[in-house]
Amino acid sequence: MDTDLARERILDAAEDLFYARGIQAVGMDVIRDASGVTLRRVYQLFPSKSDLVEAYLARRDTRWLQSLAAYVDAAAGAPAERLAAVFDWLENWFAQSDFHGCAFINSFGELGGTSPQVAAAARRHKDTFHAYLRELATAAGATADIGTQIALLAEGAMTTAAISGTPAPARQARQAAQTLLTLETGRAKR
Amino acid sequence: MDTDLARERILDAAEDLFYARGIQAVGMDVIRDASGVTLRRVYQLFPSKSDLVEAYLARRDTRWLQSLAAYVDAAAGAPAERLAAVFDWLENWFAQSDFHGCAFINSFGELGGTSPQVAAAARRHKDTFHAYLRELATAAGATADIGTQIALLAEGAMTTAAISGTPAPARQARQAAQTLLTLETGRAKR
DNA sequence: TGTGGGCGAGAACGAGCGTTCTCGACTCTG
DNA sequence: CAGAGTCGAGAACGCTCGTTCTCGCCCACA
Repeated sequence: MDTDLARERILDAAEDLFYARGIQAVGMDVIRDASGVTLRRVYQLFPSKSDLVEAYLARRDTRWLQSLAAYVDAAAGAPAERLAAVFDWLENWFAQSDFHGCAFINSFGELGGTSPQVAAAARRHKDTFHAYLRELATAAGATADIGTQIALLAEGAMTTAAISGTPAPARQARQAAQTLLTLETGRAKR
Repeated sequence: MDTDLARERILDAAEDLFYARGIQAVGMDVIRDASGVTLRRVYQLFPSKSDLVEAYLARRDTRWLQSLAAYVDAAAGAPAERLAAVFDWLENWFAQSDFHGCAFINSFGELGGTSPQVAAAARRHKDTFHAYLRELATAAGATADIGTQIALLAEGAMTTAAISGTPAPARQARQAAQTLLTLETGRAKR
């Protein structure tokens, strides 16, 4: 098997398992079984489990943000609608059967207290996400602070959807975000 | 040593340690050392670690909500100010040196995928908290939906404060909550 | 004073898991 | 064909940790 393919299969298995069960609950042997890659090669590609965890988080970070941005770019053009599209994307995500909350919030909750690398990965991911929302907000004519407030709504929707098990928080957050944005940009209330 | 005192010392140690480092990262021997209670008595009072985890979450649930309610009750009377006081309380919490996010969000992220008891405890806690915010919102003349939206802001502030390490999200969330509430109750924008 | 039961301190046990090693088979090269 | 390197499969190692056991001590009670 190709090295790149092995690497991909390991990361695929790691992502599925770490995300579904938590990082500490998944042993390297389970990743071997799920990926079909021998333990020896796993350790050649990722010298330790924490390297694998870092790679898992790094790949998920870029893919998650890219998927979101692609969805937003595909949404019809008005800046306010682009912001609303963020919450539509979140709702789709929340409704997926394997949705289990934000991988970074989960990882931070699990290992943030003991692993500086995991804590830093979560911080970077959230920084990027919040900066993206601030961009969308300012493009829609609002202040960056409104973007920050909308980011809080998005974060709250993620944790609430995860814990409650329903995608409804996405709609609530979307509506609140629209209210904040509409008010700020001075348009009439619906 | 008194049984009740031993129980309290164990729970005190468990809360400090589980909250700071995560549940799986803290062994029973560490709880023995921190509490000064012998392993034998720990297991007499809590037959397994998961029993201790459940007791930890249960006690933290009631204490957290009681502390919040007491602060809100002490705040000056107008209903809208009571809601704002929630975010003042959050800001105080976030600024504490041992703040490490919401224990229930953290526990859910760590064990929600493998422990139905932990997942249920998180769900109950968040249900209660959100119901409380809906009460405060309706008492302030807004709809229950506004209360739900404000709950999302509070949740988002908790995770963002934890990951970013600053208490600033409390103020942002407070301002957004005020905006939502003010708009809804028809008062003039500041 | 003898005795039995409970307690503290710490060892011990057994399972899980991260990581490495062994062994046999296959491949590539001279 | 010979030999050396590489790889897959799985065992093995060492550590951690949840849980239980042992042993010596103390105290209540006859």
